[in-house]
Amino acid sequence: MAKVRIGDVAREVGVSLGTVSNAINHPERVKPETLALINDAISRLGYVPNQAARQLAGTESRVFGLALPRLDHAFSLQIANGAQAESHANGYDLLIASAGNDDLLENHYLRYFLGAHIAGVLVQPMATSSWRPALDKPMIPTVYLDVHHQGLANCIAPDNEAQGRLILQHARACGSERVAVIGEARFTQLALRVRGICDAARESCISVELIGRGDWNTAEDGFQIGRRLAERPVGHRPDFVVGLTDVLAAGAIDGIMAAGLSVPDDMLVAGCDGNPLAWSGSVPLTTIASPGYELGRLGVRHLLAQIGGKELTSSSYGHAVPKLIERASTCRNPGLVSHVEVPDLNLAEYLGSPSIA
Amino acid sequence: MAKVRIGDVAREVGVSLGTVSNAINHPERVKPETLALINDAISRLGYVPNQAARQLAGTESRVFGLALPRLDHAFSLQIANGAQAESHANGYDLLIASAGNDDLLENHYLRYFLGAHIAGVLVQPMATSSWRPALDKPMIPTVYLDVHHQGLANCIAPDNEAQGRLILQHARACGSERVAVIGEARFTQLALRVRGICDAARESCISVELIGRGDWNTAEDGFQIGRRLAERPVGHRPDFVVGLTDVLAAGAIDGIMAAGLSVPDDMLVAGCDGNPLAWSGSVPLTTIASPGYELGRLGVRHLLAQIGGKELTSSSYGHAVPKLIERASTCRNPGLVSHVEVPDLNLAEYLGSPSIA
DNA sequence: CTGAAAGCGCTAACAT
DNA sequence: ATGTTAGCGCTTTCAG
Repeated sequence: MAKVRIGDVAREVGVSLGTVSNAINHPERVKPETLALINDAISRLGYVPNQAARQLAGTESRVFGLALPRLDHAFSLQIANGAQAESHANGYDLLIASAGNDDLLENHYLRYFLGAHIAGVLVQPMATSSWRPALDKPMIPTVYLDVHHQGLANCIAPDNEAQGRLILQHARACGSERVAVIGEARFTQLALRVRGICDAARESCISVELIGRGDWNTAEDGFQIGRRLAERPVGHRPDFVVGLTDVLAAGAIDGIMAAGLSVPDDMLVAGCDGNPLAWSGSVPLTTIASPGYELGRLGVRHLLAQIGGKELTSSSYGHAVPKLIERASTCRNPGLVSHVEVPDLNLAEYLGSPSIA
Repeated sequence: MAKVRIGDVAREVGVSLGTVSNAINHPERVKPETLALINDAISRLGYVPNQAARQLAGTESRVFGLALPRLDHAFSLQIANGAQAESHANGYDLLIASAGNDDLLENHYLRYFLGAHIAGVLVQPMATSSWRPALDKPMIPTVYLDVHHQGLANCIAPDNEAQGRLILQHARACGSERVAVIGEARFTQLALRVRGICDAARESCISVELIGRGDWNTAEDGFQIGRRLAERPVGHRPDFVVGLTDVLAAGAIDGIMAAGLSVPDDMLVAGCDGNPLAWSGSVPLTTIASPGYELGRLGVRHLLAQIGGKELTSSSYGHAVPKLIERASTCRNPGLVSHVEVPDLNLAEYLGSPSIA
């Protein structure tokens, strides 16, 4: 079946090609009854406008691109959902590309978006120690998400230091005195969490010990560290373990249990990046939820502002702050732990409404 | 900064426009040193080919589109990751659109993909009772995911009946005798799970009771049902509750606990759609993981086959079968429950390798 | 191996 | 209100 073009529709109705184009793009310029005829023919023939052609011809597109490192972390999903919602609310579409943790691929998609006549790009870059903008001089509106960068105005990120501070304050509230922080803080995000933890620890006179292992902060790394910690003699053992990621924390719980100790009875464990996809262990994990949904929305708002020529002040992140999710891994009274709703990974809802009254 | 076009590159190097085009699309046709000059100029000028133009000019695109109902279910993420991996392995890109649970939006994206000169489309349609293909005669290769449909060859779905059977077999292995299945089985997927459960129950002489509530199978629905069940006198109470979704099951656990009973001591509870994003409750949930990652890969293989003119036999889904994930909500000996890895939401890895040796 | 020229399907001027 | 036409930037013949 040959593709139906705008000319076919025109011929079918008996009007000219330009009129059909108008019917599609400026319906008010076309006499209602002609319009009806045209719309009828369009659906009868199954005509679908060729996007490439209409873009080439000059229509500015109403599509944003979002490049994500990978679809296996709730934070990225929150970003995607938030960006989708805000885009849609402003009449834009959102196309998402997942780089499958491959930085070459990330670059590939970025270039694709660039060439695809897209209205703007959101990027959550791969976590690396030395991140730089892909394009020194972006040719289209671009916003980098989850990137901490002093100079650049188009980088927005959640408050990782606050995440660290919160988790340590929780440790203190639990009566802990010796905290072990596990994971390699190779990336800025993690280093900031460590800083937040250390700052808060200093204020509370809690001792902090940093333990890294491996290059990738896997559950296996967490497991090994957890086991080693659990095998220490009682006096030398931390009473609270913070995983720099939930994956590490989940691994640590297993390691501790493999060594014969119990969580939370012998040691408390918490993560700090609010990733339900890592909550597959046998003990529900306490963690800090970061406001990814709001970050995605904000990113789109930045894009919109750049398009409109305005420069959004970075401060408009508003009240979207990380929040503690207290669960059994740091709670010796499980009855108190209530269910956490994750309806659409919108942090506001998922922590705001217990939904179970 | 004006956009750099292919002509600018040509002028810079001192060759003709066509040569630059060849350098990009058929490098072997261009003298190596000219090629080097051209590539140099391209990066110096920051030239990015205009995708719309190249598509218009006839290059068939190497991009697949994936339309997902929403990014809040692990199944959809698995599909996306699998589809991305398989696409990339075959030299294709994958663009993902999330419909935000809005069927108008789903249609909108589908039409966009159709017009975007895309090589093929994967769709996981919104769950509805009466689903029909969006296009009676798809104009581009199209595969529907998670759709059970007799006639259509381009619909592939996981074995929902098997999921039901597996969970009931597990109930039996736990020594349960009275099973309550909770949730409204409005959609084919859920109805098939119910059928699998009932079939298996008949064989094992286990009694099954179906309890629906509400339109959306929310955690709140699960909660209310769970509480009512827990409030029944002991003899009339089921000993095993199956949520048709993990969300329902998680809600049910809270409801049961709100009524003062314990999971798993007083009642066992399981979900059956393997959704880590619903595992936010206070008791780790037993469930059935469906092979979404493999489904995504298979979908892309179908697309590839349609493009190549072959018709893939529907049977090639192979060994990708649902698997039981046994966790604390059906296990009275929590020490035995081992950690479940979800490295990249690839079911094969995530259930195959305990990773924690 | 390189250059010139004809569209791809559509939109937006402009003309009627 | 509707018809006509000139490109949008690129790829691909087809000549040199």
